[in-house]
Amino acid sequence: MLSERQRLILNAIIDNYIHSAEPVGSRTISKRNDIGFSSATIRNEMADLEELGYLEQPHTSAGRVPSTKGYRFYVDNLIRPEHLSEQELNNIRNVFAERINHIEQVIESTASILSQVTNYTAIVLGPEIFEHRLKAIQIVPLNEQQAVAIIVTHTGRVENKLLDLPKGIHPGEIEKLVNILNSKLIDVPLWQLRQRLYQEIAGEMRRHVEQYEEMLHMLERSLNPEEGERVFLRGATKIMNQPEFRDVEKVKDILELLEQNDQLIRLLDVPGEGIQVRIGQENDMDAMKECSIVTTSYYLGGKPVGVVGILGPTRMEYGKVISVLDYLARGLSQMLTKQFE
Amino acid sequence: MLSERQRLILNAIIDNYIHSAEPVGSRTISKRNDIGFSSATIRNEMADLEELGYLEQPHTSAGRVPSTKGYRFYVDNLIRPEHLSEQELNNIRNVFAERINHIEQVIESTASILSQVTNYTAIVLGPEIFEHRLKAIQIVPLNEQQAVAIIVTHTGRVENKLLDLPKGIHPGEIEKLVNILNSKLIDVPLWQLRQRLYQEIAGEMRRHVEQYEEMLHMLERSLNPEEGERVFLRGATKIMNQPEFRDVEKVKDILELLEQNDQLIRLLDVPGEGIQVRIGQENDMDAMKECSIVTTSYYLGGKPVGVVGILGPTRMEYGKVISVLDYLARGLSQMLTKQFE
DNA sequence: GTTAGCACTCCCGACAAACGAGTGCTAAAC
DNA sequence: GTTTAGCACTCGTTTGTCGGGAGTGCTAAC
Repeated sequence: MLSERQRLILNAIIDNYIHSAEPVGSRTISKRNDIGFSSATIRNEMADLEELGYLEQPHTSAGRVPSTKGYRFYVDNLIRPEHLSEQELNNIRNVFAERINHIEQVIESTASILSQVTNYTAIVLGPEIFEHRLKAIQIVPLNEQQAVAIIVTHTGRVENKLLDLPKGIHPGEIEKLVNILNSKLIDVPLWQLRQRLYQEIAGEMRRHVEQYEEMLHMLERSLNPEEGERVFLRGATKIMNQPEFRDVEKVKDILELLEQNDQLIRLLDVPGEGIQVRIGQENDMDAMKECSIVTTSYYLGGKPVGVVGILGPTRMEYGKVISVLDYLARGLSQMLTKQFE
Repeated sequence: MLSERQRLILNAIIDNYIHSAEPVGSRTISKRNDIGFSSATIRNEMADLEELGYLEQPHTSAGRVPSTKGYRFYVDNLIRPEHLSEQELNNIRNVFAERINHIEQVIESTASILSQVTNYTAIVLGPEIFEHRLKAIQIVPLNEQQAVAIIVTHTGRVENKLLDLPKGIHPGEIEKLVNILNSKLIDVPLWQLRQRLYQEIAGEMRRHVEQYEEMLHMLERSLNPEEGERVFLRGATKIMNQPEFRDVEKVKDILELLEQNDQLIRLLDVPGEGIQVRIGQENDMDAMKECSIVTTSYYLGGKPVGVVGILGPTRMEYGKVISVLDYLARGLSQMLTKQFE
């Protein structure tokens, strides 16, 4: 257990390091006006904190740098959320006030504003649609062989897929099929669609639709749970502003990872409620060993539907990031829920 | 006008520099077995070529490096297209052989394969849709205030937009409207839609639809020419493999530019038919002064609908890139045309 | 016209010295 | 017992010097 003074000093060191990016020496700390001890005292405490694993020394005659354990303690026990400037609050609120044509636009703006306000990289996982309910389904033939299947959800999201039509199918048959689907499947959550297809639609189809086997098969393909969630990445290059990433090799590893959608999704796939912080080596990806990731979920009608996250160096302004993320996720949840519930 | 020998030497120097990334000395050239002159002779020719502006010298006792003018001459007069390996041809062909659900998927794969085969950054401007013809239009009400308008083109592309419904509109009215639209606008190219709306639809609507003014206004908004073309970027980080971009500052400028869609579009906005090459300082953007961009258009039924491009260092393997790009753009055009004409 | 030879330029890496930020320890002060 | 002043020591960084080497331009001979 750390003494009050140790906490104070640890806090001072990390604060300092976060803003300077340089190892912090005892003198620097003793000169701070919230600290009333000489550098020698600080030195002793620092040696203790190092022994306990909260600090590290790059080399003998250098100052101290927080370890992962040190940051962890800082995040869990020392920081208090920073309050945002009126300017920043306004910028964020504006995102939700804008007129929207697509949900995606809001999510995209969210990512942009996050990156802009924090000066770190923002990653947003677009709203999960499994829970969305079917509002309408349409099949539009393009020619003899192909058609587009279109699904509209109650949130106004539109998914579409190209289909191969069974040979020699009559347009009237497609119309019949669409009618059956619309009468049976409205308000069904997307994840149930395939199941319902067999339970309820198959029988109906056999009775009324020609070539029902081929049509069924075609439908099955098109109702696949939507592959690939949408991921929005903004400000990926912000990491290069950080002095510890002046090295192309390091930056390359990170940016290469950010280029891959599946890796981004993995990055945001964090269990737990509320704000989650993963610091440095707590990440299992090698490229992320010197980065921290702060995430939280956003909700639609009480259910988590997506994740917003900030990626930055371990030496991140945690207080600020947590405040921004929290405020924004709440706003987003509220907006979505108001709009679509 | 360059002598035959000067061309030979210039070609040798650029070839060498492209592969070594180091200033090329006279000895290196004289040792090549397609060159039968001593290093002293080469030195004389090099001095001449420098005076003519085709070469540059980083400092007195260094070898020579091609200037923008040098590369330009090389691209225009010296290279012959490189033929691709069977492996590479196969990789490219596979993209077009895959089953497709959306055009976008093909475009995306195109970008991926381009970047993969060339080891440079690939940028693809997704197919322009103004020329696409309307296949169907739908309006799906979500609740009392909102609806989604959906437009399907003859190429199977689906666009959608959220609409605010006029207050107290009756669902039947919307249906009437959709019927009018579908009967009048099928097979009209997208860019004509707004114009037709006023010429033909407005009158019809006034006769049959209540609250026609509000509805007209709403429609007008939704038929806006689709803002924001789709841009696909792949392998942006490849630039960091180049020895001349070991410097974070340089890379940052480039990657920041690549993060902005409008800049990407500007980058590919090159007049002219066939393969176009812009070398180093020929680019008007500062961040691109040390890069080259090779572009070409792809076609649907004889009309250019999009652009594919490769971005790399000025020291780029032009021969190879041009071959790949040409082969791929032809394949893409052929595939699109076969599929949708 | 071509080439061997040579003096010259300039970058680069190695090595040494000076510097300074910061430490750990000791002993005195509180 | 805790705090602090003082001091020797460590080690990375900066600066300067020096030799080696790659490459050039020029001259004179072939």
